[in-house]
Amino acid sequence: MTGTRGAYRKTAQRREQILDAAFTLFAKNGYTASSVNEIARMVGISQTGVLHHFAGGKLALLTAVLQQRDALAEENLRGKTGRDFLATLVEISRIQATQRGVVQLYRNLSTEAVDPEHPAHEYFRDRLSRIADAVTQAFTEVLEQDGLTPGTEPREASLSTLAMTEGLEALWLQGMDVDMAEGIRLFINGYLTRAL
Amino acid sequence: MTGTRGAYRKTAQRREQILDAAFTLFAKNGYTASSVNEIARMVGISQTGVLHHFAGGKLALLTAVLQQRDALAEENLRGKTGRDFLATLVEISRIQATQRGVVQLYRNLSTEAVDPEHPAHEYFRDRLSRIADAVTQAFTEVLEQDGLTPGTEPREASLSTLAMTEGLEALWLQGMDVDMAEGIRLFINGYLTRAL
DNA sequence: GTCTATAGTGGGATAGAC
DNA sequence: GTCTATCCCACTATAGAC
Repeated sequence: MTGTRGAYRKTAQRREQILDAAFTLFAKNGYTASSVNEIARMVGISQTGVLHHFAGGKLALLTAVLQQRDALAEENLRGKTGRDFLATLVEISRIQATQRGVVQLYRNLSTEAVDPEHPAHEYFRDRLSRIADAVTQAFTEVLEQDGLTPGTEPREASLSTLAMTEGLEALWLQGMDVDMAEGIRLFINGYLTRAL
Repeated sequence: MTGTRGAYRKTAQRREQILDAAFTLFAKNGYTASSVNEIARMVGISQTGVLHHFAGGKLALLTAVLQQRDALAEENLRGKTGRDFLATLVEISRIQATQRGVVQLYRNLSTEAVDPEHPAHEYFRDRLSRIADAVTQAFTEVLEQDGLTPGTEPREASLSTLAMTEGLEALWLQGMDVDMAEGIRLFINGYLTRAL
């Protein structure tokens, strides 16, 4: 419907432009400190022009940005199991090292969203739970193939891996000289009988 | 000078009240999203009343809060070396599990401060560098006493430990069921020939 | 589809009275 | 030491013209 022809073409383009600008700004300053006005200026239209495309106001922009980005990120993991899933985590991290904005976006927003009254609070709570469950399942699958070092408990391994991932991202964002993907790979290898 | 008697007594008390309120609010909402007005309301005075005590404006409040808190935190580590230093890291983490606000304050502010234009950008950069160096030195001291497992490199161990610390804090803040202190203790133990 | 104009709120900061 | 009054600015959102 919103294809490359007809009356909706311009709308679709504008929406994309706006989402890109919103993403950039949210990544830089977080949600609260970003203004619709500045997004509008980046796109080259007025503030009301932006709101025209996102009826729900600023909040609609936030959820649209999050949904768009998560759809991309989770796509890589769909269908993967066990070792493949874990290897993909490392791969995602390798890609993210080239996309500072994405990492910063999620750190900024997930930090704000710790506040139970933040509009994206539930979103990030659920997101983290889902990821933790998925990683736990991956470790469980490896366990069933006798691929885990003795004594490794899937849930613990999952939470530790996520902690290491978040932590390496934090250090990296703050300018420390760390290799996120390598760090995660080595950390996961500590749980595996056969290295990734 | 600003003791318990005389004309400055009230000032000293007010400054403390204001700092407490600022800490609470910064911890909850970060720096940018917090307002002097709200701090003032928490203390029970007007916005101008607050600014009277902190001539540098809102920014003076931020640096005062940070300095006050870091003085407390680094005091515990002063004089400690090697294993003692590492054990104290675990202890600090154990204490922090009872002080959600402190953890949230640093996560909120350090996240904002990733932006090079943030007033506290250099502060957090330097802080992290200092901590990383101190932990590296602690691991080096343990190494010299043959206390590290073969192949452990102090700098890598330091950065990984910090990453795990930050990561566990992040998961904990976001409501996951993790034991920060235990997690860090076990992680450090992986580097030591004799467990903490 | 985009604009101007405007309403309504809240921000930080200053001047000056008490 | 604290206040009121005030300034100027920025924000989100709506109404209505083109």
